[in-house]
Amino acid sequence: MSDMLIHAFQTHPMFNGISLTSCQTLMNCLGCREKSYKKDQIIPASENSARQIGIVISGCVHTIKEDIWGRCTFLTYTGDDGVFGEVLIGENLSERGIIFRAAEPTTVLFIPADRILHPCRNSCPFHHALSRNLFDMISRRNVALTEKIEITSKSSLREKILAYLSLEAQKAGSMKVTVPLSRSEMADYLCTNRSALSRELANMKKDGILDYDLRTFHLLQVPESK
Amino acid sequence: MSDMLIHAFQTHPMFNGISLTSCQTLMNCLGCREKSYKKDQIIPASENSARQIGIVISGCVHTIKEDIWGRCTFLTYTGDDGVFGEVLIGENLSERGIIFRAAEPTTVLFIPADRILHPCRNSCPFHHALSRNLFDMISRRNVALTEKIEITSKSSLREKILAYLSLEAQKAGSMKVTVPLSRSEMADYLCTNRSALSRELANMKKDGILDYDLRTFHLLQVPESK
DNA sequence: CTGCATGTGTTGCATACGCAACATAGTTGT
DNA sequence: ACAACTATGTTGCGTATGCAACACATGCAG
Repeated sequence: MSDMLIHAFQTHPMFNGISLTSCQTLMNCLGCREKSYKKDQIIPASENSARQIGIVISGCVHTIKEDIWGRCTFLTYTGDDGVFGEVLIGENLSERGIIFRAAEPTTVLFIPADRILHPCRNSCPFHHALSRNLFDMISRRNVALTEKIEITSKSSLREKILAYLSLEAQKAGSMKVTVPLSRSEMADYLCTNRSALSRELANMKKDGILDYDLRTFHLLQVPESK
Repeated sequence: MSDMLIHAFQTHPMFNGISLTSCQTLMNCLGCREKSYKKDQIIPASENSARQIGIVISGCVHTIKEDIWGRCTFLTYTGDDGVFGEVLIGENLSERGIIFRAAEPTTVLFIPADRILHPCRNSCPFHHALSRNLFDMISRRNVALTEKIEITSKSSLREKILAYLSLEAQKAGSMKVTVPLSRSEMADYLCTNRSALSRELANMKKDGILDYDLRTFHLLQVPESK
């Protein structure tokens, strides 16, 4: 077993609570396969026609959506310690135009989906941990998606900014937060553009709603209701 | 056991593949509780401090988000045959300002989350079905949320409309689709307003991109790239 | 029939915001 | 020290679109 794989076992959230000593057994029991891809190579949605969950051991996988006219849009990226394909398990939807592509040289560990959800007849102790971890990851993504929708569905840019900063402040438990995004990334996240974001932030500072410097924001007062 | 509950067992996706004869055993084994709420009553996120999954037996539950200034926004609704609270399983986030409220007289069946994920020591046969069903429901919601983000993050209204109709067409497997939303609902979904939507649809018809009558749309040609 | 409610289409106006272009500061490499 | 690059802020312009107001059709109740 490669060093990279061992490292993944120790750090990847999918293997949370599973001891390193079980990992060889686990690999065999689940029928995992490790596979490497070159940059820009397409990762087939389901190799061997069995549904797989892909665990990114190293590198980065982009999830891309192709519409009925063949036009592609970038959906998300999955760095190492990430998982892809997990929500598609219950769906007969490899035909829905979802494409996975290695954004850089990437190694993936595939686990057959049904082996995670079905307990095996040896009832290996890690089965339960695996399915629990899978639930956790999907749930977390679910929360993240809901947050993003909550934010971007505000009608004005100012409301979007406030929703975003309010959420970050709630997470931080403080009215003063340092956000993990650069201005351009924040603009992308809020579905606006960088200059408009800068402009509106300046307006809000002028209006006394908040103060900021680079990535650090300080929420000052309740904004008047929309 | 109430008639309503029996009906839920027979129709709710959470009990897919579980025979009606198991349901009394299931209720006991899982420690389910049935509870009713009046209109506008708040449903505590976790009764008894144990995390619960709420299954809407009848009525409707609204999920509401409260920001740090106490301003509330409507997130989603969960009608009967729905589930709420499931995204919170992996998170210690009852403190994140998510509120559940009965939108009308509502009956809810609570199932402790850990009893679904952990196999019980009797290893009742339905445990596996339950966790599989829960997984499916969460995944489906995840896909729905991703779709919504994919659509609403387009920069122009025309692109949003095309993304939405493209997705519906993909689902229907046809360039001709009848959408399940009224104009106002569609406008809400696309994060725009009804008149702007009507206007842009008229423009697109004029440009020969599509044809439509009320809820039926016909995609005619590849729109030029943005 | 009349009146009211609902769903949809149309249009004029004002403006928030996308976009492009430029300015400034910090960082890195040579 | 200089160039090159990146991150952020600023500003002017044009327009897409939010909003409000009105028109029209359908259906339902009395």
